[in-house]
Amino acid sequence: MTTGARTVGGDRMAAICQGIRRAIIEGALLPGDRLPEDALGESFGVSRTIARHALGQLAAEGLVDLRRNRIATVTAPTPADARDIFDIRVALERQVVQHLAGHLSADQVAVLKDIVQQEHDARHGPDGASIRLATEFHIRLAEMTSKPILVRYVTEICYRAGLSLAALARPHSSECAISEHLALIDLIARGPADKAADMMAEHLEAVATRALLSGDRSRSRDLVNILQPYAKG
Amino acid sequence: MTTGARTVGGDRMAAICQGIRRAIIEGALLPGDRLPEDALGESFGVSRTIARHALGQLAAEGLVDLRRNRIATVTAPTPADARDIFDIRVALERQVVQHLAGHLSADQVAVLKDIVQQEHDARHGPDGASIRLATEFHIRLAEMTSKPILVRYVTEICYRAGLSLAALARPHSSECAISEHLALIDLIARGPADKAADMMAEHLEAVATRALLSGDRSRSRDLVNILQPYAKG
DNA sequence: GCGCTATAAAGTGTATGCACTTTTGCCATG
DNA sequence: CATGGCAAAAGTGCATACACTTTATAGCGC
Repeated sequence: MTTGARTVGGDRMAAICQGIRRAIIEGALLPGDRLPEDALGESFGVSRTIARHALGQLAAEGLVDLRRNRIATVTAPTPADARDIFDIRVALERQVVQHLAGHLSADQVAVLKDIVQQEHDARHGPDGASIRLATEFHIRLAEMTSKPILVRYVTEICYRAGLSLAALARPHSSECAISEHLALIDLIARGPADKAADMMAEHLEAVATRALLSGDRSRSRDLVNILQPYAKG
Repeated sequence: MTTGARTVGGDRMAAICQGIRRAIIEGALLPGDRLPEDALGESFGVSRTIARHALGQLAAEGLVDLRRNRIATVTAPTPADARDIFDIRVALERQVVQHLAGHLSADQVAVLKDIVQQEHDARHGPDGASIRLATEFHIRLAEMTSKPILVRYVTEICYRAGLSLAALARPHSSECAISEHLALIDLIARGPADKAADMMAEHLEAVATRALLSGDRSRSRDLVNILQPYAKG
């Protein structure tokens, strides 16, 4: 009983997973950060057994790196990984939009617009909140298909994309996403399915490009490149 | 040291997962079959801890159903699940083909043709072997992209598709797949990427349709229907 | 003979303990 | 002062133990 994360009746392991997932996409946990089982268990008020199991799940989702006899770490996606993740994400979210186009209820539109409103309110706040809300927008959209398997894959790939952004993107790159989300809602609600799917693809490409194109913070991990300018003297 | 599954240096948990995955796509394990932790651990020569962890992984992959305080069971996909799984599979394997078209080496073509040859040899053997080999064909193809994240998702969705087939398909529905695989190799090696991707989509659609359209073995779990012919006397 | 309940058996949820591995930090040595 | 190696500390890998939950069984009343 160290922290307030007591979800007593519920599943403690799921709580750990969700906590870490959230910390990751908000950028509170960065690639390479260590996740020792003891520390994890202690901060969530459970034994190492549960923490270990949770790490296994997160590793299966690609958010955590697990190597034998080594401390678990937050996965460090390469730019190539990020590219592949966004390609897959485009393919999956095209399907979401295809299934949804023309079938959004007024309630659903309201739910989506509410999230965008939150994004708007948070646009000058901490960087992590923006990424989290943008992610939530896409996940809620997927949930509206009522296709649990599709939801599962979209959710997973969204978290991986969020990690890639937190890891590789330059800060404040998510500004225009808000208006794009609004336009998406409109086109999904009214427009033809193919047009809407195309717009989703363009939106995701734009996010990936804005964030990953030139910012490329990953070089800062590469000692050779970092020190190259200094090696001449 | 009860069985021969000793993979000593390696990861015992991965061995359990792989064993169960294979048993599932070969149809040795059917949807609803129970997987108690003790029995599992005993048959693989490990403690319940490891077996439990393995079940967690398989649940994350959607092959196993895990409910609190209940014995784990092999997932029973509904026809709707199967439909969604194949939709996702089409989207992912299109990407595989897109990336691969025109870039297959002679060695890679040989590897693929060898698998098809094995499929040919096994076409009158046990039903499970055919599904396993067909699955292997698609997974190897994905591996040739050298995109680990794409490989991971394709592999997972292929296993889920295999489970759906074993669960829902009528027997001996995989005959034509062999010639289609050969044609696929050819078109991926030489043809334009879009054409090849379309062919992959058609191939997968055909597999799904042949297997799932009318066979619908799920009714056979329905006692009323099973016993109807016998209820008249 | 049939259904209901009490009780035992089987199974899961979780913590803890111990062996083994990796990491860390310190000290001796060149 | 830098460097190599060794010992303690930290951490993982795994099995076992025990409490609690579900499921199966057998006995009892009707």
